[in-house]
Amino acid sequence: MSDRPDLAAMLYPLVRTLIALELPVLAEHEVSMWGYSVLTALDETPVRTQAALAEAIGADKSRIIGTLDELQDAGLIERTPDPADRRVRLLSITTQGRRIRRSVRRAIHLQEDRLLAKLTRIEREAFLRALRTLHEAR
Amino acid sequence: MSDRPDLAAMLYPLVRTLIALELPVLAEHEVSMWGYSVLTALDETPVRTQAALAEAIGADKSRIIGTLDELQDAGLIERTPDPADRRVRLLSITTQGRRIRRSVRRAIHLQEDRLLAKLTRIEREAFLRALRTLHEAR
DNA sequence: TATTGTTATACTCTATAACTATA
DNA sequence: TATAGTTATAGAGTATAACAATA
Repeated sequence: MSDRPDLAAMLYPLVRTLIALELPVLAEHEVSMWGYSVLTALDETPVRTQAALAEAIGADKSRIIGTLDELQDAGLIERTPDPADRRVRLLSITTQGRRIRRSVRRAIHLQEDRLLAKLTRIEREAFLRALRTLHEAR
Repeated sequence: MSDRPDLAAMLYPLVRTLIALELPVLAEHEVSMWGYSVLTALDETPVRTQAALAEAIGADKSRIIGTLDELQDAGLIERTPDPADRRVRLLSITTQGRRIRRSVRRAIHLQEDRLLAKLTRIEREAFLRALRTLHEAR
């Protein structure tokens, strides 16, 4: 693994660029970054406690409460007490939540594709494959 | 560019993992993240005003002042008024600063290599090449 | 007593705007 | 007046701990 710049030194600015591209998209849809993260997690695996959800998206359980309030007020998720254990709130994404999530996703991918266009098709596929491997291996 | 997870959703946790790996290394060498960033920038292109340096590492000029104070106190950089324009501070890395920077760099690369080991040699080279392209294209 | 969700508090980062010293 | 560096202030984001309801 010959001489190379630090990984983080290349990745960090890249992430900042991506976030800068995505914030306007999120603002248009009136969803926060954490809100989008929650919608994505719920769309992929529906029922969960809030603590498990927080864990899944790398946040503290206390940190996502405001986000959940907003999403619920906007009708994008449902949060109902579990009859079996009334301490627990069962979480699920609504039809509209799913619609919003997919719309944001499409728009974000369009932005990302502008960046990925710097690579050839072959390079791009190799990059994304490696990235997935690293992401899943964590 | 077929169906795939969001780029940021994969990159962001990866960066967090990297930072978590690197913080102990930095702490051992008694250098902050910004401090290391400054040393790296100065080691690669020596003379600069503080504002230009801040710009180069993606920080605000007011934000790096504490960092520069620390580095100077530790003897890792020099900060001397420019005789030609006494508003300006000429910045340079010291021999010891260069030594520390390289030592940190080696240790960080060792940590990073543990992550990159999840990839085959071919994948790793393709990944790093693509990453460089994206980093430089920004 | 332990756990889920919630609220409150303190702490760190960051951005902005004043301030000084030079030009 | 404008610029380089500095300091001060306020705001956002985050982590931690305390709290109420339920088990």
